[in-house]
Amino acid sequence: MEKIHKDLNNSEIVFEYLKNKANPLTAYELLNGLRSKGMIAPTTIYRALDKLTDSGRIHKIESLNAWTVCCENHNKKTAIFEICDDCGNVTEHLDSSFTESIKKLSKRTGFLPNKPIFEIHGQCANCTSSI
Amino acid sequence: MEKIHKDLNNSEIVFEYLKNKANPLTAYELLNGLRSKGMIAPTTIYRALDKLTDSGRIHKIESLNAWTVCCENHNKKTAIFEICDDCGNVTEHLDSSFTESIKKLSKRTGFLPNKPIFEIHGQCANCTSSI
DNA sequence: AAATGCATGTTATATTATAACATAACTTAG
DNA sequence: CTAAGTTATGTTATAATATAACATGCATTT
Repeated sequence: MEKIHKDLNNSEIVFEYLKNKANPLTAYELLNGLRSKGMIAPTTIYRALDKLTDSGRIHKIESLNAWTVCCENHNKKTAIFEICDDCGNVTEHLDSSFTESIKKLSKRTGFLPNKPIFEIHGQCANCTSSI
Repeated sequence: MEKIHKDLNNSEIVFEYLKNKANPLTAYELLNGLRSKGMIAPTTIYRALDKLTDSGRIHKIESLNAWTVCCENHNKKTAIFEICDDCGNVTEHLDSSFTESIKKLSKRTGFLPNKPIFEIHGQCANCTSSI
């Protein structure tokens, strides 16, 4: 097996690549972008994505099947994503009022929340103003 | 082409099938369950799902790639799904406090919300009590 | 050096979803 | 009624997303 010299492990390679992109990327977009770094199989990408997700450094946007770097200041707040269906822009927001809403619902239903997925599709300020 | 007699169109067939299931089903689970009704291609299922989604009669649970019937009393409230990762149970809730949170965030960011996707993974009351 | 654990490589395949084009059925204007 | 337009359906193929299964490499520790 050929050993390819790497300064970074696969997770860091994926993270760095993702960090420099404005918008979330799919696993296969990452794969295409990272072939030159020796990443040639989906498995490699998905393993890196799993680790980064587990360590809270990236998020998967479920409704896009795409990944994006986390703003990394969560401090127990819930992450909400605003996804512009016109330009593709995705922004992460931390807002404790959602956290409160989850708590209230949880109290009412007896459900123990673990991982909220909050993704709002619509139009960003840029795209609404340019109508 | 063989004409199979149907009392219902494809959308209604899918809707009825889904309605009688406790939990969301994937498109291919629907396909397997509905072969006897003459639905033999993914396309058929996906077209029915699209129509039902468009008319607001079902929801897609993005984080499960599965579909479920809508409780149908939205009245401008946001639908939130609580998804038990232990038993697979999924419940829909309408809660205006989430709607308010969306409005507040929207005012702050200038984003025009259209379709919120709120899915909370965790443990249902049944599963937490049986630890 | 053997044993362990974890990261990576490799090949294959499973799962989810759509494209593209053909035919059928329904609707309605003339 | 019937032709034209529209919507629904059928059919085949393929694209896009994700995982399984097993082999190898490499660092750590004993």
